[in-house]
Amino acid sequence: MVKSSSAARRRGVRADVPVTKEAIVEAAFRLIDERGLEGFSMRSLAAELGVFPATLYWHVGDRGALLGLVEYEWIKQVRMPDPDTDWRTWALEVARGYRAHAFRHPNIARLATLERPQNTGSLRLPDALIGKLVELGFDDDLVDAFNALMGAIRGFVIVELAPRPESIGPDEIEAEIRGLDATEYPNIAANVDRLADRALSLRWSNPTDRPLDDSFDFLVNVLLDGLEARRRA
Amino acid sequence: MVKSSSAARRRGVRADVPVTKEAIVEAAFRLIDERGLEGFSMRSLAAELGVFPATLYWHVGDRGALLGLVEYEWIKQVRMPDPDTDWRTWALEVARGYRAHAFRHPNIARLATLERPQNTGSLRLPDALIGKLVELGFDDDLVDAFNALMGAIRGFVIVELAPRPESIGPDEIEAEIRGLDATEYPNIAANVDRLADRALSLRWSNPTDRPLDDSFDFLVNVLLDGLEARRRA
DNA sequence: ACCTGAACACCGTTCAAGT
DNA sequence: ACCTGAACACCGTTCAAGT
Repeated sequence: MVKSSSAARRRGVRADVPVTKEAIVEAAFRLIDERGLEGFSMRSLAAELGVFPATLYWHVGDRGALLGLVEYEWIKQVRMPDPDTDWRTWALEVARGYRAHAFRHPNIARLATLERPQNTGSLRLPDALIGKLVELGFDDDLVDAFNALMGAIRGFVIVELAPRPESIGPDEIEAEIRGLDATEYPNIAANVDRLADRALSLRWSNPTDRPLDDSFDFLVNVLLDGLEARRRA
Repeated sequence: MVKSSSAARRRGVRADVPVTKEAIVEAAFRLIDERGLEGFSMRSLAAELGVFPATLYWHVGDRGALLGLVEYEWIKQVRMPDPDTDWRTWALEVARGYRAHAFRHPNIARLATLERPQNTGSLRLPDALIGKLVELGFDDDLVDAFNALMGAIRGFVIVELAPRPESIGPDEIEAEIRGLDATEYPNIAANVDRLADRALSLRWSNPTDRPLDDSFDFLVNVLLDGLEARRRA
């Protein structure tokens, strides 16, 4: 609130650095990326840009619209593999590429999966995948094949990226998991060494610190096997 | 703010209906279920119970802790199938049961998948599933099989339940999807009748109004086939 | 066209004070 | 032990008014 701060301009005077829609989206992207969606607010973003909150509303609309734009920015950055490679490696690369990009910006990826995209510009990946599935011979069950693949891949990634609860420390979670009652949870207890901090629901580290690469590849390969088998039949 | 309201009690006077931890969790569950997480606040919950906000903090801790309890309540309600049925039908029933319960309380299910559970009491399903996978013969790749199944099922459901953006109406989305540029999205355009309002990313209805039952069954069956095949090999 | 400044109606959380 | 009442530090959003 100091008069000399860049946020204190006179009425109607324009910002030294022009506040464009693009600049706002970029700054919002960076803020959410660094601090998470909880650490993001319209007011903090405005302060960051040296501008009053109302200015944001003029440029991008309300909070929901802005989050939609951030989401869109993220989806556009997902890399598509060479379309001329064979189906199997293409599909595996798409899946891995999607997940890799989610790990680059976990907070934004979570946001983007949770609400449906508000714009149809993010349909490059779906379109390409549908094309490949049609080539493979799917027709009546095209929707199911597409949904299974898309839902499993996007879903796995978002479940994998679910953050730890803030209220409890990792050590406490570890202690709880390692000390689980063997009569109540016999199978977990019997395989604790294999599962600890690796199996979903039994992790205590940050998801980005302990990526489940092998499990993801396992899932995708099982799905691709299954889809091919169903076409041969 | 009327004096005669049940919310206006004198200092230190107890509520006519005692405010227990259980009552708070139950009321929170109902509020989120009906109005969604966005329509829920500590203050509105307190008002609903005829009590001051600070009372909630005394009984259940902060907002995060309360959401954890609501989550836990939901997970406990997931029905487990008869453990003595054969592996294949057991697994299918678990998956369907999980999803069915998510559809009963979509707002809570979304909440429960987004953050990791804060309590280890919700491990009945994981434990049972691990037991079945061990029976099937998984050992070194037990984690991967478990994660693939769990991640795909929970993930599919949460992606399926992603709500429409509030800012845009269903009609507008439908129009946009049906009018997609055929040169930019040739494969979607060519199969629009099969995909419209059924394929992920191409829906405009509410998720609960257009459940993707077939796609979910397709996914689960492909996964179960794949797991069994990997064990025979 | 673009931005300010203030206002409105909310939040979550804490804490001394009451019974 | 349980709850009030008020306070603190925030929110998102709107809108008349300025340049």
